[in-house]
Amino acid sequence: MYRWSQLFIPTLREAPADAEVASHKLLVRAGYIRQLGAGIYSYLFLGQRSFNKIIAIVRQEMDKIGQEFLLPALHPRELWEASGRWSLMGENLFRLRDRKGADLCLGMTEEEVMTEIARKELRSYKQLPQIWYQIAPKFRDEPRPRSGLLRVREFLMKDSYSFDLDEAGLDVSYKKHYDAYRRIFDRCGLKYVVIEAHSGAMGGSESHEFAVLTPAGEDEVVSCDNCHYAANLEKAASKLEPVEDLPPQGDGKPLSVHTPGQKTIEDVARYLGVSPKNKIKTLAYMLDEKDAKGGKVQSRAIVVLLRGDHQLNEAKLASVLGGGEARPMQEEEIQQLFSSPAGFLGPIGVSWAKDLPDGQGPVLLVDKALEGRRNLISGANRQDYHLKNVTPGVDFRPTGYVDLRSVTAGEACPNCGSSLRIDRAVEVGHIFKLGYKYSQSMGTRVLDHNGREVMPIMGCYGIGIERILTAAVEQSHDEQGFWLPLQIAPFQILVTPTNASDPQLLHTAEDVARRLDAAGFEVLLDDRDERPGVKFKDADLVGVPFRVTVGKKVTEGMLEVVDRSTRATQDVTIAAIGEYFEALPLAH
RNA sequence: CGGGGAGUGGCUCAGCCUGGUAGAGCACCUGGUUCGGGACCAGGGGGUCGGAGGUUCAAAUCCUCUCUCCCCGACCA
Repeated sequence: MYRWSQLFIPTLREAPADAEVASHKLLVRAGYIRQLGAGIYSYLFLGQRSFNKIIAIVRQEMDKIGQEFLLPALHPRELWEASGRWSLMGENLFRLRDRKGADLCLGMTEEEVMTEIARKELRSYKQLPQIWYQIAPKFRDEPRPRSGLLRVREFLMKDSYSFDLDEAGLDVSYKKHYDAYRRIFDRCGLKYVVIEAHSGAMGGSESHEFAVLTPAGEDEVVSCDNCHYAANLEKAASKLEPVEDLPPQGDGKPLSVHTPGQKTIEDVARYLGVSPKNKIKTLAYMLDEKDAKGGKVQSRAIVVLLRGDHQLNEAKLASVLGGGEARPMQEEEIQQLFSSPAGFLGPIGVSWAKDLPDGQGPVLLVDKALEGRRNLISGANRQDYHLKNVTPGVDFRPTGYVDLRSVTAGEACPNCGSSLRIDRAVEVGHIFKLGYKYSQSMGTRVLDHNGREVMPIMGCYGIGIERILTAAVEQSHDEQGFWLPLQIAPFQILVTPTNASDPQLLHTAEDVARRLDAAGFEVLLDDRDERPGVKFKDADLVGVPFRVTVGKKVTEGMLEVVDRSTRATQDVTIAAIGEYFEALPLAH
């Protein structure tokens, strides 16, 4: 049992001026956290208690499938050079130098360190599979930390790594994590969805994200109410309504038309009296390839064709390009490739990679929505002109047809055809099948049954500890405060004598708190000599799911139990208070 | 990195345009009254006005530079 009067719980009547999202305002007001700098937070008593609850759940479930390590946050440069991420991670990686002039970085994830251990220590298939995990700080120099604890520069992550002999083994490790994650988020009382995800810079094949739907989130989740389809917007697909192609004009060969002053897709479509769906949108990007030191080696032109009314999803593009970062072309680069002003670009009259002997020319990626379409209208690479009768595969040869467009709300579900919805969400966990990326780059090998050297196949898996708390606050708050699920609340029951200077009330409250404590509940006794209004306001604020009010009704032998989530109040006799809480289902 | 906003007791903010002895509410300390939804009375403590430089008899206020924080975007497991 803890006595509030002896604790440091600095609640605030007003939210700090620079807080924007609810969880940020409320966690500061409730005395859980304080900000030290942009994306850097201190966790005070209540915050740390809640984190400890979350960590205990994560640890319990992870211990069922893996082994806990604790790895350093400070990593030598050489390790990251070996994996190639010293340059790949760019400015997001915190770098520092020691007194001898050696370069170090602060770990943003720990593939390198884990793989280094595996490389040095694993020798035989008999040692596989392994699942190693840790719960430790991670550092990322985010371009823009924001939204309180949602995007920060130092945070706690449960990260784990699996090493298996083959893909079937990886499937098992992956499934173990999938199931453990479900248990963890269930036990944390989160309402979440599991979605198909884009594997991003981690590379690899399969990936799932665990996301809590809330407007405060930064991810966009596409889901179907009818079936179970759910995917990150960066990955999501949809079924498109068939589009009627235009009839060929003249001899059916590409035909130049004058379109003076018509620059946007909509303008041209209106001017020619067609739908934007019959137009080709041409986007030009540059992929800068870098050497190990991060220096630019060469630039590769990437041209993307989309249906006129579609939007490019840059994450999908990055995925197709193997994690490379493509940037929009500059005016001079466009001139060089197309000999045309931007706004009239098109695929015809440019030499594409397939046409070149060395294959090193510009790459032409065509969205799948254009596959099989005929007689489209594209830019003519000439000021104020467009081309009619443009048919992909006939009039130009794409490097490849790939999925590059963003799904929009209302499009048809790829599984069942129902209307898709898009919601914002916070990513609380993510699991990846990594494949051989690190085993390969860092040279991890074991001997298989036949005595042959093979690379172990890896998976990596992360949970953001802060995000669990933040998401829990986002999903359960009002203007007055928030209420956490019992399992992750810093205290489960707050006992509030309305007047601590009334000896009878205080003694009754102490007795009640002691008995609840003895019954195994975590109890906070608000023994402060404050007016009842102050205590009630604080009680509503600090995230404790239940309050027991010890007040006037004590003379009748009664207490009041308030459920913070519903504000429902129930009178319970002093004698029966222990049984009352014991009868409550723990999963709240 | 581009655009916008803000830095004044612990918190929220006024004062700045038009230079002239730093303010309010809350919080804090002492005493008293009060006690079921952020009480009241009386007394009190606490601020180099983010920092540096400049203009001026005089700068929170005007000028220059700079740092920090927030928001939108770019970016980003």
